[in-house]
Amino acid sequence: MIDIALLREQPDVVRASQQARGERVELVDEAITADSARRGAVAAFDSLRNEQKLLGKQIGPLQGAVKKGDGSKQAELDGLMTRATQLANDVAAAEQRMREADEALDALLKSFSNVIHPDAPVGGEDDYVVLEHIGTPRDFAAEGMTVKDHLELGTALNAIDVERGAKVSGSRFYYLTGDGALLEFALVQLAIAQAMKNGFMPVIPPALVRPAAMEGTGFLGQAAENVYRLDADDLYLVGTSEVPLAAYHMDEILDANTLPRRYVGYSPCFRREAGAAGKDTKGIFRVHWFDKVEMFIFCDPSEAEQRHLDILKFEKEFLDSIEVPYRVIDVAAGDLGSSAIRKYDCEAWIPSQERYRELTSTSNCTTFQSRRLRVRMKDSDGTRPVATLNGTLVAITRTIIAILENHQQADGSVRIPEALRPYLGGREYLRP
RNA sequence: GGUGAUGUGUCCGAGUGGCCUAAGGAGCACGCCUCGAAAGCGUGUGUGGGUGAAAGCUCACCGUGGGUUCAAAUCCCACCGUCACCGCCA
Repeated sequence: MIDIALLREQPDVVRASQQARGERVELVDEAITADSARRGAVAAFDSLRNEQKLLGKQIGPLQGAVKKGDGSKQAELDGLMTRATQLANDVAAAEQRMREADEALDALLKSFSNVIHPDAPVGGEDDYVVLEHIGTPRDFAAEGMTVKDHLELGTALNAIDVERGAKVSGSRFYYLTGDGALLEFALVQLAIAQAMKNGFMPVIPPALVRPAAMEGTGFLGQAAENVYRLDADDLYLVGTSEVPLAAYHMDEILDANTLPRRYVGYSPCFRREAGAAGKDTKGIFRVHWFDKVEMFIFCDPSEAEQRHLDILKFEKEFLDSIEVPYRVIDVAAGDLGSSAIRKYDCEAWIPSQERYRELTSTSNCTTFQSRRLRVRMKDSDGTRPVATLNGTLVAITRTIIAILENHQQADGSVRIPEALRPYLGGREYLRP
């Protein structure tokens, strides 16, 4: 949810943001009109309600006097009661109008995406800016090798089984077996160890959440079609642990001295992948379920940009430690999620596809989520919403793809990056 | 799944129709006292909204949502959460 004060005071900033995202600019004026209508309705209700309360205070004692047998007050009481009955109707009507105005404004405010960062690249999905390249893709031809894709490698290693995944659960499901399963444990342990070193508290959050948590994080808007919902229980399967981590402090007021709060969550992620039919159908690149280690920070809004860069740094450190070539991109305004004002993706080189693909993503959501979830901070200046930031540390399936493909050897084995070896019994290679 | 209890402010806790503008206590902050501290005394201490230059005035909020009433923390209904016991169970 955006800040109503920004809308009143700097509507042009919001208009520009809507424009950059390719969303409706007229929404700004509609919201300003609704805001003004709401304020009028509130003032009308307040004044009537005040009158009603004052009248009620006269009726009490008067009725007491009449009950004790003072008949002389009866006429006065009847007069007040007549007025009170009329007033009760007026109050109810005014309250109804106030509620409608409130809901109208709320619906408008919730339809705004966050106001983009002025430095975010303009344009759509293809208009990202490449910030840097790290590492160099291997020249397999020069090594005299034919590149195998992750599915071929993983199947040969008995690490990935998509056939049985499809048999048991359908398309876009898989089993990780043997070294594949061990690889997940190794990646998670490495990720958690690095995160703890960087001040994050490990959290294993619930992967099923109530509507308030899903809505509060902004996933029931443009991303709603990708969310699994359990109708019988009115619960949602989370698409990322960002959801339960953000909602962890829902309806709380945090002491400013305890900020920033850094959490690193490990949870399954469920995605319907609606609208992705036919895309990335091979292997485990795009699946309905995978596990992920996610960083999440609550902080003072004034330092959100710095914390965002911190998260990007931690993501790069992890990618460095698994020794795959990657690039960092600054995602364009039109391709940002509704909660984010700016987003950086780290994309690893995937040899079988001969291109860079997203492995991690970090977003600065400023106060957008915290307004909806009512997560606030308190210091000597008062109480106000905190900023929230999130970023992937390791999305298991895509990371396994990057490792298998980039570290494959001519004999079908896969070299294990040094940082992972302590978690894989000290081995240097995964062998068929 | 069954039965029962319970939900009030930062916390404990009183309140079963009208000065509730939520008692009392604890905690916290500030002040007095003190060489300093403790004790004691005094003052203050929630969230959100409207209005206002400000001081202030005002509305809402007692788990959530409805209802009854001139008037609801209080009465009625539904739902949610928590706790206990029983049953089942990884």
